[in-house]
Amino acid sequence: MLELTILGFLDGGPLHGYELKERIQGLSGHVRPVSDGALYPAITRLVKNGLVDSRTEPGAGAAPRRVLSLTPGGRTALYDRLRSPKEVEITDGQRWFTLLAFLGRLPDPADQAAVLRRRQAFLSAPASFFYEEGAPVRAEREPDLFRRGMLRIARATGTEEKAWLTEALAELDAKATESHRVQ
Amino acid sequence: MLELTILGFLDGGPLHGYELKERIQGLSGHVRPVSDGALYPAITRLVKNGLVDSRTEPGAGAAPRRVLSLTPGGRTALYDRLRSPKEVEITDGQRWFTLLAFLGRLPDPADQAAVLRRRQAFLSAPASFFYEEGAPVRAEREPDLFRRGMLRIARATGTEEKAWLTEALAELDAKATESHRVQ
DNA sequence: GCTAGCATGTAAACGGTTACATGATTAG
DNA sequence: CTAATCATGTAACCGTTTACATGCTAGC
Repeated sequence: MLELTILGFLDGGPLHGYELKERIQGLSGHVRPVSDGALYPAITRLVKNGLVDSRTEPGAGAAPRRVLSLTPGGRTALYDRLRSPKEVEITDGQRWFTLLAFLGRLPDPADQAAVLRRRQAFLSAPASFFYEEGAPVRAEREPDLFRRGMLRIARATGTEEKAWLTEALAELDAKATESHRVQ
Repeated sequence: MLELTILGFLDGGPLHGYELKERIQGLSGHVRPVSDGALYPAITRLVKNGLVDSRTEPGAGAAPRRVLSLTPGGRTALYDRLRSPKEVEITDGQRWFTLLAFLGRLPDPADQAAVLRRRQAFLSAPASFFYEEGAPVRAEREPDLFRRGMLRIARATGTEEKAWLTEALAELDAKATESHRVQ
């Protein structure tokens, strides 16, 4: 996921490591802090695999910077990952949001819509925390105050996301139809 | 977090590994699957550290079971972890929900309320994904369809959770006052 | 003189994923 | 006979966290 985040931000233009760190912190730092010990090795990996290009430039009143940019291969890898997320990237809230943050980079609205539909399918399946005899526990029947809270919050989130997905898909389908007409 | 989950479920009574796996799957398996390669080593660690007791019993038409139960030290460790969560367990949605699922095990409502208040403080700080010039980006100003969705969903979740926290804290405070009066 | 911000990295330890491995019972 | 369910484990690999390490500039 960190690698996807790096590729996603670099698709917007070259950045050096420190800038990247600030962007990532802006995206998810208040929830889960970014550590240098994860970021710099991830960058090194991407450079080694040819997905990212690194040039050294004098730093702005500090150590020299590594200016990073996406290679063509890096862009392909980013788009491939966005088009074909693993199942856990659809279901896990944290990873799904990472995907969502960069889904706008995909050039084809039909690809974007396909990913949203996978999420929609996941959300429409009746799921919950806590099962009794195979069926999801209803919030009203849950005796524990805190678990009742979990169910209530999850329900509100699910409702809002489903509503948004419907609207977003309508928008994307209109866009896809339009570009199809032009061709 | 897996270890907390194990301790939390075992506080409800003895279970064997396979039962534990089903419980954990019920709690979060639809979002993030549980793997044997994580579960069994975690159990072994807890047994080795004296937090969990293990007895072998003949299996129900299968391999022999390891029936697991909390030791007094395990119960103390569970309560300590629930009373004093790390900051990331307050801020990270996934970990926070794990905490919330077992917060009801704490005997003292005042302790429970203190944890909820930490979450409340975190949620009341103005936070968002995407910052521009240090300030959170408003959903209306975000040009990206998908990021607008993220902001919208996050806002709905935050609103619901804040409302629930207020109600839950009122309930807990009433309970705490009551028990104080009895003494 | 000190702190904050800029800028990058390494190394050990930890925990999780994935794959492999085994083997019994029960229902179709 | 075959698949599903019950039941437990190991080993290689991978990425993250945490801690350590360095060094410059600007502002108080």
